[in-house]
Amino acid sequence: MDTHPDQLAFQHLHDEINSEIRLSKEKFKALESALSIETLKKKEYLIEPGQISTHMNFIHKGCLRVFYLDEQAQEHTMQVGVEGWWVSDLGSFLRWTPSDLYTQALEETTLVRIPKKELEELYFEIPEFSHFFRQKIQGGYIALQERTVHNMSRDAYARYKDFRKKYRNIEQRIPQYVVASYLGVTPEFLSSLRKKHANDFS
Amino acid sequence: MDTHPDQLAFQHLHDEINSEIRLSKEKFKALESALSIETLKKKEYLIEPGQISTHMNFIHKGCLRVFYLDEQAQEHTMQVGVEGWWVSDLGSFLRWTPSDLYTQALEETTLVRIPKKELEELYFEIPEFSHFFRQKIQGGYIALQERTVHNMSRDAYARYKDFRKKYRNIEQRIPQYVVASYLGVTPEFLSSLRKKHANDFS
DNA sequence: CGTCTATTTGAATGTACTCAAAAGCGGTGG
DNA sequence: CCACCGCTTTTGAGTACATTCAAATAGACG
Repeated sequence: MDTHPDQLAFQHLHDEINSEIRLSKEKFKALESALSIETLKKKEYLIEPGQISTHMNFIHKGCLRVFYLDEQAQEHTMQVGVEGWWVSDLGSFLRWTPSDLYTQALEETTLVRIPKKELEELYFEIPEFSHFFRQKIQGGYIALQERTVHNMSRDAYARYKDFRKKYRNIEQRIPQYVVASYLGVTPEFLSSLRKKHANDFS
Repeated sequence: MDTHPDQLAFQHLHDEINSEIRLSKEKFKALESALSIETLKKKEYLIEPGQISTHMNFIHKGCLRVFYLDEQAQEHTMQVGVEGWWVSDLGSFLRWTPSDLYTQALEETTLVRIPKKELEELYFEIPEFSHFFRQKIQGGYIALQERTVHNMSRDAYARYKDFRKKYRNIEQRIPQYVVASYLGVTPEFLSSLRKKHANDFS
C-alpha cells in the first residue's frame, strides 16, 4: 500500500503539532518510529485503575473519556474528548504511578500514542516539542482549575448549559449518563432538568 | 547587622530546596539576588483579580489563601498554606495572564518570592532547579485532580473529616468560614455539621 | 423481532441553602 | 483592665435542590 491507513493518523498528529509549533517533515519522521497506533472498540478500556498511563494519547478518530469509580460504584467523568484532542490521565503519566481512573472509548476509536520515554528524549532533540507539551499540560491544569471553581459556584442547570456550549458539536455523541457523571448529578436528575427546561433547547 | 532577618527566610527557602535536590551554597547565592521578601498584614492581598501572578511564593512565616469570588459575592477557597508551603495562582503564573483569584494573608505573613523571569533563566543554569519546580507544578495538578474527584464523590461531612486530617496541625489557624468555602458549603451548614458530630472531635 | 441498555417519570427522602437573629470572641480605646 | 464594637460562629425555621428507589418507556443492535 502506498498510503498505509496509519499514515493518515500520523499526518493528523503532524498537523496538530504544526498548528502550534513548526516541526519539519524530517523531524516528524524521527518521531514516527516511536509512535504507535491503538484502536479500541466501543466501551473498551485503554487504561484501568492500577495500570500506569505510559503514553500521551492523541485521538485520531472516535471518542474517549476518563472517569473515576467511587466506593459506591458511582462513575465520575473527569474528561471527554474527540478527534484532535489529547486525553490521558496526566497525574499517572507525570508521576509514573498507577492510575486510579478508567480511560474508556465511547465509540470505536483510533489513537496515536507517544510513549513517555521517547517523548522525554525528544524534548532534548527538539526543544519546540518540549514547549508544545508543556503547553498541553498547562492547559490541563488550567481546565481543571476552571472546572473546580465552576463546580463550586454554579448550580447543576448552569453547569449543564455551560457544558452544552463547550461541547456543542459533540454532545450528541456522549451518552446522557456520562454527561450527568461529568456534571456531578444523577442521570435521573439531569433528565428532569432537561424536561423542566425543554423550551431552552430548540 | 550580621544576620539580617531576611537571611533567615532565605535559609528557610534554601533548606526547602535542599530537601529535594542538592543545591550548593554558591548556586543558591546566585539565586538570592533575584529573590524578594514581602510581608503582608492580616487580611491584606498579595494578588487581586486582574493582576498577574508574576512570582512563585514561598511562605516563610504566616498563612495564605487563594480564593475565587463569584457573581453572588460568595468566596470559594482554592488553596491554603502555611510556612514551608508554596502558594500561587499557577494558572496566571504559567500563562502570564491576569488572575481571577484573590491571594490573601490570613495572618501576618512573610514571603520569599522568585520572579518568573529569573526563575526561567535559572532553569538553564541550574537544571536541578528546573526539576524542582516541575515537581511543584505537577504536585499542584495532582492535588487539583484529587480534589475534583473528592468533591464529586464524597459528601460534605466526609470532606470535612478529610480536611481535618490533611490540615490537622493548622486547622485552628484557619477561620471556619474559610474552611466552609474550601469545602464548598455555607458557614452555617459547616457549623451545624460540627454540632451534629460533636462527639467525633474530642 | 427480542434483548439489553439507556432514558424518563414520579413519589418519598435527604442534604444543603437562605434568612434572621442571638451568642461568642477578639481587639481597641478609654 | 474593662467595656464596647465588629466580625465570626451558632441556632432554628422554612425552603430548594438533588438523590434514591422502583417502574415504565424508549432506543440500539444483533
